[in-house]
Amino acid sequence: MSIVKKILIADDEPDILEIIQFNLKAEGYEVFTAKNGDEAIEQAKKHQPDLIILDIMMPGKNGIDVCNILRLQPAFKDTLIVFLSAISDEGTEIRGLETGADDYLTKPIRPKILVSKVNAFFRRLNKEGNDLLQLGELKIDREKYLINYQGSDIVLARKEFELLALLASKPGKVFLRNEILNQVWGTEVIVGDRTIDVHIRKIRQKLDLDCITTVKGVGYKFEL
Amino acid sequence: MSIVKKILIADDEPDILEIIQFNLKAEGYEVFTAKNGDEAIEQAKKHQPDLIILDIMMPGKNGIDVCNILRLQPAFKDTLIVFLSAISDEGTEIRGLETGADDYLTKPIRPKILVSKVNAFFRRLNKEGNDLLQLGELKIDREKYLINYQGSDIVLARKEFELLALLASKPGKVFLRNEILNQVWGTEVIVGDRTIDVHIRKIRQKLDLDCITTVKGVGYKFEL
DNA sequence: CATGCGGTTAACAATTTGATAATACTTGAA
DNA sequence: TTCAAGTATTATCAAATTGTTAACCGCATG
Repeated sequence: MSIVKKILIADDEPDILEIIQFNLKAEGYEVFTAKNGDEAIEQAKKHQPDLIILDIMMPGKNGIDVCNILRLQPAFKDTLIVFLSAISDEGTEIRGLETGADDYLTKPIRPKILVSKVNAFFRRLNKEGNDLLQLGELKIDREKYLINYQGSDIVLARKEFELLALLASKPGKVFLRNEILNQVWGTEVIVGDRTIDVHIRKIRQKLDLDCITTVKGVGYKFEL
Repeated sequence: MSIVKKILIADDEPDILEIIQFNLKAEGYEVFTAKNGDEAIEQAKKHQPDLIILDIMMPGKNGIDVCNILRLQPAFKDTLIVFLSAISDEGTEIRGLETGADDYLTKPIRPKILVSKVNAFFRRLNKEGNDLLQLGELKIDREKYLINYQGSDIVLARKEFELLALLASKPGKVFLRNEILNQVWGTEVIVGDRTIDVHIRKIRQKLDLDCITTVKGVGYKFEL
């Protein structure tokens, strides 16, 4: 996921589109819009947004249809999808959530609440670990291949960086040596037993921070 | 996280408590209730719920206070917290979300929608893929290879961990020595008679908790 | 072509774990 | 009570696993 979160809004009412777009852009999000279901799918594929806000009532494919279609594709398996509708009909609302949407917002839209909810969504999502990882005083920027600890940059070699980024992507989780090999070295390459250890050691040395724990017989884990 | 999800509801109106409780129990959730903020905190600590629904307007500590207090504790860092209120005041709603709550529900409550939302929460939470066993004050996190009892972590060696995890996976069930050998050591390996005992002993020692019962001539079982 | 860097490996040290043996304890049946 | 079967405890040692260091190779760069 990029640092600037991308949001796609689909609604057939230009006013609504306008209002939401304005408010979300003001918060620093990158916003795309769609006037109907087909356009929504097209835009979603094009931009791979992090959050999709779908009006339920739209000409052609409605929001639920769009959600169903997108959820079938692996690329959108974990994308946040939120419905938006004036309908206060319980049945529809429930059908929406069961479809695999993550939440439901009702019109009339109160912009500040919407923005707060969106922020709350990303706060939760961020815990999962993305491109810019920030863990206490340690920042890991996957895009720039940069580690920053307590304000000063630390240079890691590629493998070292990838290894650290992997471990840090799920703090606390123990990565098995096999997992690490697959993720960092790939399945093709075969390397010796001590390779991982040596890289771990170099990371520990360069970071001068006790953040990688060995779980003997299992693997390694990252913890602040 | 236990298999049966635990939900704590805090509201000062008995009717609301009753309605929500009834609907959630019907869905198979384990539900606890609290009539005010202090009780909510107490219940939360006692039961370690997976989701906490907090009414904002309560006598004494209000919902936001409770949320703030709980979020300070590591044990509730990742617990889902949802606010509930009749207030349609935007300011309050936003303050709630910034506090670290995960969502906001407004009264009047429509039970079916509430249930759907709760289901959606857990669906999302499950994607995060924690294989985490929670039994009272004892947490067994397979992913982190970590045992946590009463808030403090306990480090077990691999075999010890696997043995405990096996026993705890079915509390109350008596595992025959053969079953244990097959599950933890595998069918290939052959080890002596006393090996299991020694590991059991180490677990008992490290946990300092009387949770593994010996069933003479049969095997061992785990119980809270 | 020398130099430096990243990545890997080998060799050995250090550490942890797991299995076993020896011994003591517990419990129930005779 | 006494004995036998089963379990608990402890110390010990071998095996498994990881840590450390230095050396090697290939490649890009000046």
